[in-house]
Amino acid sequence: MYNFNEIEKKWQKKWEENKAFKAINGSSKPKYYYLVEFPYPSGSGLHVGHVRSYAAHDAMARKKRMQGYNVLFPIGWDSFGAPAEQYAIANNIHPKEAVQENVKVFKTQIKNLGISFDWDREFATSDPEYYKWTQWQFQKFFEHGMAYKAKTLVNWCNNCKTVLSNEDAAGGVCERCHNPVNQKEQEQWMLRMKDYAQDLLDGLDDTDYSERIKTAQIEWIKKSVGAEINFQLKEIDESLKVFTTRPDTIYGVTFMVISPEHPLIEKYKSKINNFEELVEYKLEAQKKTEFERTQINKNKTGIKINGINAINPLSNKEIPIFISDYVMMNYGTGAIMAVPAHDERDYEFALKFSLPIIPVIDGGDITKEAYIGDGLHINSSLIEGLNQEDAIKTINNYLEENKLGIVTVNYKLQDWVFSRQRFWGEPIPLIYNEQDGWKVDKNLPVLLPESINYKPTEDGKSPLANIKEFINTKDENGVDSIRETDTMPNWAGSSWYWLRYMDPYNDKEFVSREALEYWGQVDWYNGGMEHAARHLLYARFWNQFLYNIGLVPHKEPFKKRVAHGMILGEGGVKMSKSLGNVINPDDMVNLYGADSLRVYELFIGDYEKEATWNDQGITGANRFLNRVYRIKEKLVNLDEYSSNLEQQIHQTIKKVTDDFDNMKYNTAVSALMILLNEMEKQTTITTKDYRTFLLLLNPIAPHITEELNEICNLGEPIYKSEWPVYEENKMVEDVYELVVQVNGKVRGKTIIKINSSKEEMENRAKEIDNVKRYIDGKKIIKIIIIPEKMVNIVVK
RNA sequence: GCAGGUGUGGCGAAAUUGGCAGACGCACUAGACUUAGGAUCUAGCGCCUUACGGCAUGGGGGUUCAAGUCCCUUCACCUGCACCA
Repeated sequence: MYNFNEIEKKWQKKWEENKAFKAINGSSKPKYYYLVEFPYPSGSGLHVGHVRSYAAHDAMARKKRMQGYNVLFPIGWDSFGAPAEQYAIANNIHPKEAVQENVKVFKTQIKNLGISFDWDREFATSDPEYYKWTQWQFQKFFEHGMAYKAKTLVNWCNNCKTVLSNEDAAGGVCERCHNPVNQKEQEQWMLRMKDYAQDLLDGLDDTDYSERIKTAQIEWIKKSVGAEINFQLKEIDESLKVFTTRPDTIYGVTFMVISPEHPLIEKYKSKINNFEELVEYKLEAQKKTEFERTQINKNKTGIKINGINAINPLSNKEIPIFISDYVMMNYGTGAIMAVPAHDERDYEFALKFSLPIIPVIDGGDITKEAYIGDGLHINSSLIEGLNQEDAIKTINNYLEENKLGIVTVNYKLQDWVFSRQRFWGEPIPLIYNEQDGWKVDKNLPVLLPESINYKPTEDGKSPLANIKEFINTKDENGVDSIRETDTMPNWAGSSWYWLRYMDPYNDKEFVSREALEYWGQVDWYNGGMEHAARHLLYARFWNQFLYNIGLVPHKEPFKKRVAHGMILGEGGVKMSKSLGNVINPDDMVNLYGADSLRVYELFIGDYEKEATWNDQGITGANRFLNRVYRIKEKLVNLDEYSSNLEQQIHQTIKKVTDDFDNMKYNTAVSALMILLNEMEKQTTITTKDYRTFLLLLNPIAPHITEELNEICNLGEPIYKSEWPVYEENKMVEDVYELVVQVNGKVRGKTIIKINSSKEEMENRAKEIDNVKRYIDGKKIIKIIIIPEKMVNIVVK
């Protein structure tokens, strides 16, 4: 077995000393920017899943460099946020030290894999030199009116003692600790992401993201086209605004439902006879977790508001108003017109409270269920007899002409809750005084205090709120002011990091214009599916904002985005400490070498699909590399391809080149195995055969290939060499195997010259003994001839 | 429920887009070399059949000279979203 340990260390050192993978700003070569998601330096170290995506991009990056590109392939650390903080709390050290410790481990692990990152551009989001610019960009949001403080109902994790964004509380559980999330009213800094909903949808057309990623984004933004309709309140000079996608069902409205938090209740407290009851219901609803509110949705609850009624603007009928937790304050207007005959939820509610159900669309049986299909309208004077499409148009026109409502769109996407009550994040760089209100602190960075109690507090405030030296400050005019004590979410640092890689040590600007112009967009971004709806949305939003205020030259940050499939533990389940099925990449590197691990993880299957780890699989990869090593015994010094191999070598160059560009690493490896099998059948192989083989294998197994190239004196180090090219005319043989079928079944094969005429093909086919057996004495109905492929004789 | 995806040997998977199903690898079987082998090499390896041959890409149907690939239908699983008005 070859000594991979020694070889790998040797080449890693050599690449580093020679800065073999340094990207050059402003180089005249064509540029290419590969990005992999930078890791959270958590305490558990690198995962074999990281290895898969790093190795995949590394293979493309190495190939691209050999093809003459100036490749930017950077790495850094997403070091703010919960993972580092929790590790710090568990080990009773400062998060800053925890980050340093963990980065050291990650860095060693990644270096041991021989990934061709440009280490000269490394940074961590918790470096003050970096977060200074994160804070600076936040101030741009603030200065452009895109950041505001508001008291809203937010997701609250009682375990982490912090607010969570909708994205972090997906499914009603906390992203970090998986405990159920409650609702809580709190003052928060928000970013106006909802304003960008349409741009975020439209921008997808200018990107090449895989379908499932686009779908995830579209689902999250979730646009609905409909109308806002005003329902006049009876004997009150105010109307209740609802959003609906089905204005055509308005004649079927028999009641209205508003969210328990709807401001109307407080506003008309004096007119409501059962105000206390409503408040009680609201408090009960808030105590429920999101999980309880959504999962146990069969059983509708609610309370009628006594004292306020609404008037249907079309039928002028008086209708009751209810509060219920099935209507959310943060979607639409927080109020709905209920049409029980044609909406499942309203139907259930109507049954529970014995409310009338009036069908307005023909079809279905409303004694059994709400009918949600299309049909002609009934009981609907203005739109009687119309189908859905026409009815919506007619009603919308009527509403707009009579100023009863407007046609509008609504998005599920909300503004981004940007405050966290945690220590380990970028301090929000704003100060407050009576005179000016909130304003930016011009003195950046606003540093986190060095030594404090950073554990979360019980009162829902950031730990920073306890530090007088931090809170009390003066503004630029010397006026006493106080600091904001909330910090940013850990998505902040990752919302612009790809820009900083272009110009990582700039202390004058967040990134220079020249660097932005030179590197442009990220050409290809790889990451996990878990970030398809969150990180990717935040990052695109952030970039679009920077674009709109003229700070970056491209509206969309990433041209192409692909998501890797997860690597599962044996048995096809997620790797986890509790199951004890975690594979540590270090162990694999020690046992089989980095090259074997890389070959195995890329050979395991489709890059975008999940794959199950198999211990025996990696031994196969290792066996392959050992054979590559051993075959050098057959070398003869000759600078041309062996005649027996030439054609196949050209085919393999094409196959491997194409496959790398399409992320089909498994078939690329397979093609190289096939070529190796062929080389092993020869008594000798030439130095040119071997060098080409090593060049092709290098992007996947960089160490062993460099070593063999050197010890066999085949030429320049591979990292300085050019990618091999194939010649089209040398890929084809002058003969091929003709397949002969009778009635669609293969009955014989024969070797025949290429460019044989159809007559020759047919004649040769009929000469085959086994074919004769099937056609003799039968009537030939038809003969199908596919040139260079096959003959099919149809007989009866 | 909605959206996206996937179903091919004992296992991971290929299949130039309608043209030899199972490349390549793992596991397995037999043999060789060995004091030894979790090393290496040779051969075999979808299922049924002694064989000729037949049957096979989740199931059923269709189009076609020809279907894993196209159409209809049905089942199963995975992922995301989900009281979104």
